Amino acid sequence: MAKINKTKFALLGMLSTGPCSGYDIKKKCDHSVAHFWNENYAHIYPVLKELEREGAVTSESEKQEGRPAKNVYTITDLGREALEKWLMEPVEQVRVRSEFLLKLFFSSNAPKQQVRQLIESERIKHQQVKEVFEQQQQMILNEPSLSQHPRRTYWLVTLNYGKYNAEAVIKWCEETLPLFEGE
Amino acid sequence: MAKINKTKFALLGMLSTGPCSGYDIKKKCDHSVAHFWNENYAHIYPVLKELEREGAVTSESEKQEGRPAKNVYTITDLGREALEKWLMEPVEQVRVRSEFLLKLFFSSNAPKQQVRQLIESERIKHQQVKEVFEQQQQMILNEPSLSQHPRRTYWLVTLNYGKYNAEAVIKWCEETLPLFEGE
DNA sequence: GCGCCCATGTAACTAGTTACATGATTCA
DNA sequence: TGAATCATGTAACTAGTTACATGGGCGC
Repeated sequence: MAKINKTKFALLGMLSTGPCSGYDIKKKCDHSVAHFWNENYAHIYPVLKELEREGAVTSESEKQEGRPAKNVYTITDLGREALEKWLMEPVEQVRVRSEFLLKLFFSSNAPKQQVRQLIESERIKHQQVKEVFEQQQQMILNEPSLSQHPRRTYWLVTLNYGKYNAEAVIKWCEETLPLFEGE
Repeated sequence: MAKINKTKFALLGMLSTGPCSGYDIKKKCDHSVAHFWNENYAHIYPVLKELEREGAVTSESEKQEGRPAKNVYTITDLGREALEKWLMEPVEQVRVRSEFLLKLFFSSNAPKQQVRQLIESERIKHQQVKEVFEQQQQMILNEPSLSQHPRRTYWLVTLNYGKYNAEAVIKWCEETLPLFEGE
C-alpha cells in the first residue's frame, strides 16, 4: 500500500476552485488554510510536476509583461476523481507530538516557578491564537465580497475548530496553574 | 543553529528517573506519554548510541538468564544538565497539519451527507479518546502504588489536557453537524 | 505448534524544512 | 537604496516510519 502524499490532495483541492500557478497556490494556502495546513514552495513545485506526470493536472505557460512567466496548472477530470475519492476515505490516524506536554511531564524535578512559566506561556500563546481566529471570522462575516463565496461556511467552521481548541487550552491553563503555586 | 532533536530529550527525560534499556524506554513511553509522544525502536536505539557518544549517557551490558542481554543506559551529569537546559527553553512553534480540517475545507462540492459523516467520525473518535483519558485518570487516582509517584500530578494534568481538547472537539462537532443538514 | 514477549538492531523509504540561486518590478 | 512582491526551482539536510532480520522463552 503506497503511502499517500497529502500534499497532492491539498494542491488538487486548491486547483479544484480554478487554475493556479504554484505561487498562487501558496498564496491561497496562506490565506485560507494556514491555521491547519501549510505548504512551502520547495514542496509545491515538485509535487505539481508529479501531478502532471500522473495526468491529474495540465500546465500551460503564461507570459506576462515585466514579470516572470507563470506555469498555470489546471485540474483534469482524473484529478477531480482522485480528489473526490480521497475526500471519502476516512481520516488517517495521526500521532501527535507535543513538546509542551513533554516538557511539562519531565518538569517534576524543576522549580515550580519554571512550571508556572511554561504553562503561562502556553496560555498566552493560545489567547493570541484565539484572538486571531476571532478576527478572521469577523473579517469573513463582514466582508461583502465573501458573502457568496462557496466555501464561506467551511472556512468559518474550520476557524471555529481552532478557536474551540484554543479555548480548551486556555481553560486548562487557568485550572492547572494554581496546582503549581508556592516555592 | 543546529536543529534540535527532541527524541534525545524524551529519552533523557525517561532516563532521568532511573537506568533503562532501549526496550524499557519504549515501554515507559507507551505507558505514560503515549497520548502526546511516541517513539519507536528504530529511533530509540540509534539515538541512545548518539547520546553515549556525546557523553550524556553511559551504557552497561547486563546479562540475563534465558533472555537476550540488555544494554542498560544511565544518564550522566552532562545529560542531566542538557535536559534541564532544554526544559527551560521556550517551546518551539509547531506547524499543525490536520487532514480532517483539510478534507472538511475541500468538501464544499461534496454531498452534505458525506460532510456529516466526516464530522460524525471525528466526534466518535474524540468521544473514545476522552473515555480512554478518563479511565487512565481513574486508574492513577485509584492505584495505591502510584499515590507517592513523583510524577503523579504531572501525569494527571497531561491527561487532563488531552481530555479538555477532546471535549472541545466533541462540542464543536455537535454544534457544527446541524449546519450540514438536509440533502 | 502458534503467537506473544523479551531484546537489539539495520536498511530503505517517505516526508518535510532550510538554504541557496536567479532576476525583474514596485513602492517607500 | 533597500525591502517587498512576483515567480520558479534545486540541493542538502533533518526527521520519522515501515519493513526486515535474529532468536530464545513462555503460555495456551
